[in-house]
Amino acid sequence: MGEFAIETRGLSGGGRVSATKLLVLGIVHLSGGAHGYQVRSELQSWGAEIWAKIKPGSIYHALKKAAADGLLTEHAEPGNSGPERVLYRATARGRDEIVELVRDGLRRTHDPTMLDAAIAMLPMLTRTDAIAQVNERVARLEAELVEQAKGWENPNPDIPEHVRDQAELWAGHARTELEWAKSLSKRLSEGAYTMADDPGSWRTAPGHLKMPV
Amino acid sequence: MGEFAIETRGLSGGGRVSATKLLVLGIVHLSGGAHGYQVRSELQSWGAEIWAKIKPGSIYHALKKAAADGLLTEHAEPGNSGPERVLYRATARGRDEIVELVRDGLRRTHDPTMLDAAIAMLPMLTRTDAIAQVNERVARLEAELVEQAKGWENPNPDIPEHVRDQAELWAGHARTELEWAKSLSKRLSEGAYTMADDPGSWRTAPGHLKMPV
DNA sequence: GCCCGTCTAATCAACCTTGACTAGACGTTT
DNA sequence: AAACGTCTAGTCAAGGTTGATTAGACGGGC
Repeated sequence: MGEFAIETRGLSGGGRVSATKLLVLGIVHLSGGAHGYQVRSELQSWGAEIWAKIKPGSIYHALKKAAADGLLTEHAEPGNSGPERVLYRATARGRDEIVELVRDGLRRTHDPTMLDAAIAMLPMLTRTDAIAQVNERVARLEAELVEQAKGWENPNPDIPEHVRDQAELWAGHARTELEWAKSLSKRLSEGAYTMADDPGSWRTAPGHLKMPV
Repeated sequence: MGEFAIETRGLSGGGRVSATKLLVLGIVHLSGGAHGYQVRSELQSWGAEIWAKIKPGSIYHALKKAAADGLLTEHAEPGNSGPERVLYRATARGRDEIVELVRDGLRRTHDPTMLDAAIAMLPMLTRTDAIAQVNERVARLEAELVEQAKGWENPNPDIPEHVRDQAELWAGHARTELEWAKSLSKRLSEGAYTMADDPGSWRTAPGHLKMPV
């Protein structure tokens, strides 16, 4: 009998997507290995503590969890100068996981934090893959706008008037995102950014972000 | 070498704001007393489980927490037909808390879920108060757009190109929200919705949403 | 030399969220 | 009449998030 009868979902680690996880894994990988404080500093310099609302405690937790899940390895370092610290490095499974998380974040609507995180890690994907995921997002947004317009015709009378009016705001956000996603797709097609399959990417030059230790 | 200096900033305000708390308190109050399943059903009919991503477990937790904090009272009811249930009723402090949460949610930017929840509970405020809060939001959004435009002139070179491009998306969202907030302010000024100081509001006719028990 | 603030680095308990599970009542299909 | 699904109503343990706190090193003023 198969001991693991339960079907594992697309993303390992139980399934629940998390922008924290993606950003932390991504920074560790792009830095070619990092300890907690380094991840924290880098995220802050990107402004991620503002737009992704990540707090230091969550970063350390995410690192430990990812290490327990086999996505990172832990290397304890004695504190020659300053406190002790732990160096984390991405495993092969960890790199695969990042790619899956970015693909998911680009497609998934109604999750702005995850989208922001995915954009931050965009160069983890090949150019054609990134374009495909962004186009999928465009398609989903268009479908949702059509759906929402249909609901506008015969509204649910159980919902109070002011709650129904929220729909206007959501539709506005969806249209904004739609245009932005289209322009991102176009920029990618025109060769913007250094993607995973371009010369000078993390694949050919890992550790290009490596920070002073 | 303060190259990666981190500012530890303590956000003012005692308890962390929560859309769940606002919606649960609000539904209990508007229903003139309700048990958990009733709150859950009402939120679902408003589509709140989709746009606020609230799950049943969180509702029961929020009810218990609010009762422990003195914002709701608990009345155990024997299960004459069906399982036992607990009836919750808003206290005076609970009502004050809802009003404060709505005011906060209307002003606070960068928290779409809280805004949605605040809009759902908009009639808890008086008309002039609601207009003031929405106008404050307009002012904040305008200030943030100016700030963001300034940052666009001389960008931080530490941030990768694609991360800087996120700013375009967030600016788009801010402009969408700005126009929407202005139109909401205008609608309120023109007398739309039944607000707390209007005849027929929860103040003069509590329990107008009361559901069959 | 000593004190003070800041930087580096991380831990911890309290709190919130969530998927999974329990259990009775009621209708209806076999 | 037994089996089955569904609705009502809620509990619980596992896991993620956060503010508070700890602790050594380092530079600058007194």
